[in-house]
Amino acid sequence: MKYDHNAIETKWQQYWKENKTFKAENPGSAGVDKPKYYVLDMFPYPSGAGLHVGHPLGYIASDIYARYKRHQGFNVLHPMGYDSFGLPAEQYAIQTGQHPALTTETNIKRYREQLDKIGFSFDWSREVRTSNPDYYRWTQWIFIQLFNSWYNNDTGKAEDISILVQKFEAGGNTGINAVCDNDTEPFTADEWRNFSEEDQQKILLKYRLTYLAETEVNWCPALGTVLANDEIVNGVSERGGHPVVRKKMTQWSMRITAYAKRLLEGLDRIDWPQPLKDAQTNWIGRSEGAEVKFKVKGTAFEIPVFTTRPDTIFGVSFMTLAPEHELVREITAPEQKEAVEAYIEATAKRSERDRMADVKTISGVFTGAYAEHPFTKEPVPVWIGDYVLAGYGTGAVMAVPCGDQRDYDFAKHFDIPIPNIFKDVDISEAAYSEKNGTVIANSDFLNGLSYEEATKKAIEKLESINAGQGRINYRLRDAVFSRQRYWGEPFPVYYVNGLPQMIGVEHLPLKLPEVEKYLPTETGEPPLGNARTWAWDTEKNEVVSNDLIDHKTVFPLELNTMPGWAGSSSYFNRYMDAHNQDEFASQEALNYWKDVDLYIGGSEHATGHLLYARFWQKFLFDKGLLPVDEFAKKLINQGMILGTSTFVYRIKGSNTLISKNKIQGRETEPIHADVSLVNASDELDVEAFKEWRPEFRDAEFILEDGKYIVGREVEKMSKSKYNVVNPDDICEQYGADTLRMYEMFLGPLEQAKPWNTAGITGVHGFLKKLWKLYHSPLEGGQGDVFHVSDDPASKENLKTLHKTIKKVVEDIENFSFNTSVSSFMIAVNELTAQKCNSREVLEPLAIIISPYAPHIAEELWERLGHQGSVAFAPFPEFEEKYLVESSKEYPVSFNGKMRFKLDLPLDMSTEEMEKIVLAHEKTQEQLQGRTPKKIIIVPGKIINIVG
RNA sequence: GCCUCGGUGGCGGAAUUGGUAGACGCGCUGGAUUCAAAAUCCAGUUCUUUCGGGAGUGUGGGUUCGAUUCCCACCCGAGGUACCA
Repeated sequence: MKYDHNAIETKWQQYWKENKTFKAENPGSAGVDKPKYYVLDMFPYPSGAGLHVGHPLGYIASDIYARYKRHQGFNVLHPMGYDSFGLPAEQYAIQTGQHPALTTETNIKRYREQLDKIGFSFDWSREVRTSNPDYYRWTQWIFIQLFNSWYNNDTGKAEDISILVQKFEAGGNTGINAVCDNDTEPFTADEWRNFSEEDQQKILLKYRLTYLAETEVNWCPALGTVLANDEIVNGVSERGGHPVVRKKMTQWSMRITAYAKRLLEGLDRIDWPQPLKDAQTNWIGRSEGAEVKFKVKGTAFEIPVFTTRPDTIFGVSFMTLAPEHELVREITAPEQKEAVEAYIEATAKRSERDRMADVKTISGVFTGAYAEHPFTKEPVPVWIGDYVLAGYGTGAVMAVPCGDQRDYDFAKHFDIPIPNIFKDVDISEAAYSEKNGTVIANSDFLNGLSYEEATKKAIEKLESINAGQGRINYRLRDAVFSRQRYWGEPFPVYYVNGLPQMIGVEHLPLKLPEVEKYLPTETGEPPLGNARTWAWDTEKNEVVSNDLIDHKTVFPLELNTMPGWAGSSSYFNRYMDAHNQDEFASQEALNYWKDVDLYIGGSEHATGHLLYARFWQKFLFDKGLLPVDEFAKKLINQGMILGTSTFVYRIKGSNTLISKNKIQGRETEPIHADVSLVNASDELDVEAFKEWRPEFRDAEFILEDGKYIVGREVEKMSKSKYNVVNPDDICEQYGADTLRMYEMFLGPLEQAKPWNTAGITGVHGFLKKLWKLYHSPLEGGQGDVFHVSDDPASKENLKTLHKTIKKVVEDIENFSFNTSVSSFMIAVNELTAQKCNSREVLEPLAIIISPYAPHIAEELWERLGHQGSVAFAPFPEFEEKYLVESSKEYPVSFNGKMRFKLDLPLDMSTEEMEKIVLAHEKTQEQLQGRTPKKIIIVPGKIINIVG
């Protein structure tokens, strides 16, 4: 038979399913004596639009790697699941009333069908769905673990909250080096014991790793929800364009800041892309410097500031506070009160948009108050200005105009003196912020010192007079963990007197309640406020009707749900033991699989999922629940596949469409045309186009050479641009093996590259040629018959095979899949030319190609007479001996330019080579009588003649 | 502005530690087969040329016998981030 991709692919997909070929075994089962290898993809959100050809790119790459590792004898864990909580399903529910669970179920089904057609070697028996109660039970469980933990800076890890209570009982909180809220007051052991239960709980909340706090959030009244910064574009909501205001709300937060240092330090131990590590490093934003306390003259107040340049402390000529700073109202002089209040009000009114657009305007107001310089005791005027952010550092800066451009601009604008404390530096035009080579001057005890020396000495002095200390500051903020949404994990939390209580872990999962409306309630409560059965009975330990709430044994449940990243922060661990009903995962399974060896996914998750997941991993590691504190050893970001959009051009003000090369200066409007209406030579199928866009049925077409030529542009693949290509169609027409190889063939995995269906015929043709290597044509020309000989392979055959093995192994290990597809093509071209049909070559060839094109490889493997799947056949070993050559065709260069080639034995001496080369007629021709100055001969590489 | 990645034919892209630039594929041109088409096969395809050759990897310098590769300066594109003290 001819290469019938549809029949072959259906057959083997069915075979893999029935035989559970890719089921990974856990410890205790047969086959677990093999070394483990864990290959993971970032699991998808199942959107209603289904997959386009860009989505599976990373999955194909990881699948090739997973299959390769199986051939190498590893027990490979390669699971897949769905990040199935999320906004689109909820949005759809609001519009249609359809329960998000139903929409999600439908979408997942569609995803699964599409994924199955591509022939992935996923172990579907371990599938997880974040919206499934069996799964989110463990998300809730981790939340409870966080609630019951605090971070001990002395031991450098999270510990159980009961240890903290013991410490409070023994000696209050003053001797404890814990990560806690900034406003935590000191207390003694006696005081602790005398606090009411309620007060004790309030204090503990200041230490717990997940805690309730008043947070300033981006509140969107129209959507009834809080938005993340990236959901706001130009000051309005990305979706719908509704106004957004700053609002204080009580929200759950995650104390990720406790892990700032370790999240930074851990980056050195993992093989992740540098840009991704840089993004996390910047996000965490560590700065080293000092906290300096400035006394406010005539008051008892102190203003702490954070500075990275304590060496420039003698250059301070004013201070600036954020307008929102809590001391502003306290210290403002009566005569400045009006101006200050007006400024605060103006700042609060200014939208983020204004502030972003208007970075050049310098504004601020003098408070009338003076602080005291810690060393000189000179008065330092205190200003407020909106270039200082309340949320960073202490919300106040010591302004050193000679060393910081913003301070400089501010000082110039308001005529504040700019003392120069740098030796031999001109600051008449701009501030001087260079650290290297700087010598401090006009600075008392710091005179003559370098940046490093002065910084060290300034901190020492500040500490000695109790006016400050060295400090490390992070930009990273604690993560808000509450969302005013329906389609997310419910918090396992109920409230007694307004204080949160955890539901016992044995009663999990706390299932999402049914609601009639998915919108916020009329009183502005989150959607769960619509649920009528959403109260916790502490005696029956179950969810009961709200009517039964008596605040004695039945209490209201939390109305917020968890954010999108909750379910994805530890899913990779759950895969290790996905159906465990008693534990998150057994210690045995966790110790066997340990961590992800290869993780493939998009770079857009750099500071979201990938940072939070590392945080949870470290936390669970601290608690002794996981064996390693970094979950993924190696990570690769696959590049986006872009769409190639096609355009037709309408002459302005007419209904005439003009072919691209006839435009010539005419004013036209480009209109997107569907990519499927255009062939590989950019010719439009005019009739099909008219059919597709009836408004152009009567349009006139100006053709060139009888054809309409479209314009092309590379854009993101999207429905609205009519450039979406569906993998199902490709699988139907060319087959999954062709799709897999073509996606890899497009270019390097990490790079963005445009999709162009036209090019796929090359890869499809290659698979047909591969098939023909194993078959002979039938007499009469119809079809072909399997034909492989047992004759020994020729030297040439073996050379082709082994050079291909060598290249493909190198390529897979370097994740350079595009170049191995080329190597396969070269191999098949060569073997075809050699008329090779020897089993000795064709059998190993089927194995090395099987990670890329598994269906055809299985079929050929079976035809070669094997029982069972090719998936576990040992990968052929490369043998150097087949590649040894006795001569080399040397390129002969003149001054570095290759002019001709010369075949010489590899064992020839350089002297002899030189003689032959110089005697060569072409050499004489090139030299034209000149005498060469120098002859460079690199044996086995090149000959270069200089002169 | 800062950080990161990239710039090679008409197109996607190859090129070990510096050593034959343009592999492989698409497209294009010509040919074979065919009544014709599809499919398949063969040859050619960086530019330029007086057909000897000459030029050529974003631009300009540098190191080197030799640079797509290393160094310096700059230009352009993509992504991230931003009054961060």
